[in-house]
Amino acid sequence: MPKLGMEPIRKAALVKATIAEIGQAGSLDVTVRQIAKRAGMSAALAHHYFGSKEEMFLAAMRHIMTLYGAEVRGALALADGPEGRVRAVLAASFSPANFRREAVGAWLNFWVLAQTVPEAKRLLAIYQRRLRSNLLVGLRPLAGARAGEVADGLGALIDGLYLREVLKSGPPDGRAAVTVALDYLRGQLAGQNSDRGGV
Amino acid sequence: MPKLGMEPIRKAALVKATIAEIGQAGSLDVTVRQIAKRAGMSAALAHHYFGSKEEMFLAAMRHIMTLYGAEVRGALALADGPEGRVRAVLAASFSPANFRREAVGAWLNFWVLAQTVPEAKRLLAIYQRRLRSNLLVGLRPLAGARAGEVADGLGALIDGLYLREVLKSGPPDGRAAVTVALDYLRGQLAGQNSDRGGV
DNA sequence: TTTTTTGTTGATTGACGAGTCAATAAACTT
DNA sequence: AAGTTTATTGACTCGTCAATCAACAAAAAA
Repeated sequence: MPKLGMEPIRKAALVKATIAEIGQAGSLDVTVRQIAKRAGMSAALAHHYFGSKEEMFLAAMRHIMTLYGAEVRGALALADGPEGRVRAVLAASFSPANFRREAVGAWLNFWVLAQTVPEAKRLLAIYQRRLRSNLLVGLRPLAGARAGEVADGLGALIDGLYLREVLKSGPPDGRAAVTVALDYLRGQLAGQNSDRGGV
Repeated sequence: MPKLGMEPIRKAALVKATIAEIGQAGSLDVTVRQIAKRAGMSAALAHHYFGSKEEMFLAAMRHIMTLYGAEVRGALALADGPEGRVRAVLAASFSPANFRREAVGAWLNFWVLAQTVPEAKRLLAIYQRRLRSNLLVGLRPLAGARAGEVADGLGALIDGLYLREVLKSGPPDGRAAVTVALDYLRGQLAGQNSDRGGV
């Protein structure tokens, strides 16, 4: 009963299943069988479309980054002023869509993957660069010469908050994470310029 | 040529080899064979002493945490005043002994392990609690009621800086990491009390 | 000196996984 | 209608790995 044009559908299903499976297992030790089963097909078909498990992982990684990137861009488009831009990036980073157990677990494992697979490392580096530059747009008017350092610190803090989410129990609390990040920001801006207000 | 009293020696060698192997491989996908070989013995002997691979991993985790804990205590003993205590914790966290590729890689993978193995999760939770309480001792006189929040933020930042080290190339720069953390601290303390000086 | 305990390993077991292949079938092309 | 491309899977290959076992050796205890 081969309907044509299955490729994109199956690939999308596999990518989604890969993320879910990694997130649930909490490790990269998931079999192609498991992934394929969750996506409703045979392991052979998964290999047919992706060629290898590694390709599946990389596709999943690209997908998760694409989602994140889209959310950031969306939030950024609506943002008002420098402070609003920084807030937008934070809001997107800790939005329910991205800051959920499954996705966070997947991120952590992609970090591990990056240690071994150059392409994974490349993708993660892209994410870091993008995050940095997105932050910088808002930060430069606020922090001037120190914008770079603040962006680096904020980036590390965001990653750290993700990391810690992994160990927590109970539902993720993006609100709290944003608060911590904003506190950092407020602190970094205090005494820099005449700004004493909200950030 | 069985010399007696081999057990502690072999166990120590295995623990060290486990950390090195995980750090080098950048993942938990290391075989007992590899570990045993690096420790200079057969895989069968490794099983004889540890019973299972998982036990080896856990022992390695305990070891790395013990080393870190010892370094923190040592630095804390010499520390002067609240600010000195916080600095001591940071100095230990990013000391060359702990903040090196191999150890950082191992940490990251233990985080992954914690997603699956309850005992690993327990150990990591202990680390977090200890870090928090060590920070709090110094922080309370400095930040008062906000000490808890600052400790949490600083803890996340430290973890984040570790995480980012994983992706960097070139030798680790503990000095830079400490600077970022101290910047955070300075920011959090500014405007809190009349302190305008060094921290 | 027999027995027991400790150290040590090569060989084996049992299981599982990634990736390939051959075969089947439905669509689309010519 | 014949040929080609796409979809799909069960069975198979080939490899690996954790864990166990049987056996040997040497020290300590009896």
